[in-house]
Parts: sequence; structure tokens; C-alpha cells
Amino acid sequence: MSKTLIASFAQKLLVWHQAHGREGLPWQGIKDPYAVWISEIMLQQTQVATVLERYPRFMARFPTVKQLALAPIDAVLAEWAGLGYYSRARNLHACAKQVMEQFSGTFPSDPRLLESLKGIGRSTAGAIAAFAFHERAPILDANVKRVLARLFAIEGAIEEKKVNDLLWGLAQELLPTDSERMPVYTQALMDFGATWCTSRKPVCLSDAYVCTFAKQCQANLSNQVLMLPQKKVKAKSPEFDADLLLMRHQNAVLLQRRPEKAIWGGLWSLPESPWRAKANKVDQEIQGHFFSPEEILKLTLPNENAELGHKDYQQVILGERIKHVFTHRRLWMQIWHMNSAKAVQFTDENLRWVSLHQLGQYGLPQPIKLLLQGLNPVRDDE
DNA sequence: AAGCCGGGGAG
DNA sequence: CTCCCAGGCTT
Repeated sequence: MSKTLIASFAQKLLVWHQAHGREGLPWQGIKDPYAVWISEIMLQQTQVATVLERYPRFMARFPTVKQLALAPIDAVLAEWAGLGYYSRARNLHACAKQVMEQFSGTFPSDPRLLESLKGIGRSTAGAIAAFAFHERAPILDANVKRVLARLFAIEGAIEEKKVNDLLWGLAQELLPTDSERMPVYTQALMDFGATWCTSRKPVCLSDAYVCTFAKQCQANLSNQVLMLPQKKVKAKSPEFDADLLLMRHQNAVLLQRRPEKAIWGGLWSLPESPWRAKANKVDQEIQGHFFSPEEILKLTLPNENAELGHKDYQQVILGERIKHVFTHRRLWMQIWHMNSAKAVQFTDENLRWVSLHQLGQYGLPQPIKLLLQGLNPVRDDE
């Protein structure tokens, strides 16, 4: 490795940051560990533009770790709805309780202790320690992995442990000696990866600017920038079909809480059939139109079918067909509309009638939220 | 080591 | 369309 580059990297990066760093992001320059922690979790795998709107809202709703710890999980999930990766919200809540109980409500500064908390891995621990406590702890997010893989022309898929260990070692070596520089250095590193050393349109390949590291970057010197970092090829995501029951009783709709381990874990959604491998076109047309009300109930509410007796509903109407794309799956949801003559009381606490006006209090999957927003409430005087 | 977990923006 | 992202957890 280039000793010269390692020795001069932090200083050069800081000079770059002074001229080209991002400004005006609401979580920049924050010292409150709680506020730093929320921003770091929210920004995991999530775009800045999205977080820009949601971060202030979350902080206003849960201003302190104590208030977050005392809040019901449904309130946290409702505030998190639409952000995805809902284990983050569940872990956030659990972590707040941990901080209250194990650390008397004060975040520890030691990255190893931070890493012992729910939902905080090595990189997030490093970020919190650096931003809030000026600790000389490295981060290794996608930005840093890309920057380092290019600077040092590191071969091999970054998913491999050997490569990952190498990157962590470099991230540690490159840290500024002066711990007081850690917040701005960490911010600069992310800014550089996010705005200059980007995945598909890095500055070194345009003529807008000359990259600060053009003469040191091994990938640039060997014309390999777009080929690094290397990644393993992912399998094509499988496709599934599912049937969802949209049961209404006046202004209320029947919601069901999803199991924690599943996709959309812990959120409230419509009763849903098991997923099945997507059928071909002919099968779709055959199945699509021949479900009876009994069959829909049996598919989506197998254990509650008896409670929701046959006399309580009239007919089933073939509704929307919604395509939803996940990172590793594609799902086609067939919505079946039914009306219930009465609001059957369920013994299952995971089933609940919810007024259309109170949907905001529930964490709903984004496509379900959009679907239910399109429903017209029945007027009270009708 | 590999799979799982969302959603939206960029190209 | 595909790829990408201020990752971490589970198996």
C-alpha cells in the first residue's frame, strides 16, 4: 500500500471537504448522541432526500431517548411507516429501552459498548462514537467501501470476509491523528463518496472537476474506476402471488398485525393468503375469477372463518391488482373487497377493525397505505 | 458465507 | 428495466 497516501489522506480529504462538502443537512454538526443515533439508523440504506423530510418529524415526535423508550411500539412503527426495513424501528425501540435500563439513559461513548446495543453494528457504532464523542473509530458504509476499494484498487468481492477485513484495516489506518477532527473527517468521508466518488458517475470520469486523489487513486491510474468495488452477482428475485382481503364495515377496515419475522414485520396490513410461486398467464386468468367468498375467507383468515359467519357478508368483488417490488422479491397482490354487515369481535388480538380516519396511528406497508388512502369514507349521516 | 429485510431515486 | 443505497441480524 502507498504509505504516502495513507499518511496524507485525512488532511487532503479535509481540504476537499472545506471546498466541496455537503451543507445544510439537519443532522450535520449535531453532538447529542440520541439525535446522531436516530439519523444514523434512519439513513441506513435510505436516501438523503427521504430522510430529509422524515428525520425532523421523528425527532419532534420522540425528542428524547426516554420518550422513545416509553412509547408503544405501534407509535414507533407508525412514525417509521414508509421508510422500509422495519426491523430498524423495532430495534430502535428496543435499543432505547436498553439505553434507559443498562446505561441510565445516557449513550456510552465506547464503540464496543455502542455495538452491544440493538440495531447498532460496527459501522453505525463508529459513526455515533465519532460524531457525538470524537472517538477515533472508523466507519465502513457503502461510501467508504467504494472510496477505499478504488483508492487502493482492491480486488475481490466486498462481501468476502477477507476483503471486508482489509477495508476495515485501511479505514482504521486512515483516521486523522487528532481525535478532535473525527466528526468533520467522518462527515467528509461520506460526503466524498456520496457526491464525488459515486458508483456510476464518479467525478474522475467527467470533466467538471479534477479529483483531489486523481494522481494517487490506483483505480483511476489503471482505468478501473467503474469496475471497483467488485460485487457478487445476485440471483434474480423470485415472483409471488398473494390474495388480500379488504373487509369493510361502514367506516372501518379489518387489519391484521404481521408476524415480526416476516416482511413488513410488526406492521398492520390486510389479512393475506400465503404467498405462492407466481402462476403463468393462463392460470392467472383461471384463478382470478373463480374464488367464492368462502374461498377468499378461507385463504386469508383460515382460523377466523367461523367467527366471520357466512351471513355477515354479502359478496366478494375482484379489486386492485398491485405489483410490489422488494430487493429480493416481486409480489403481485390481488385485493378482494367484501362488506361485513356487522363488526365481528375477534378473539385474536392481531385482528382489529380500524376506522379509516385512524389509519395514521398504524404502521402500514407503503402499498397498503396508498391503497387504503384511496378508499372513500362513508359519511356519518348516511 | 449466504439469505433476509423496503422503498425510492438514478441511469 | 437494473442498480444503488449513512447495514445489521439470523441461519
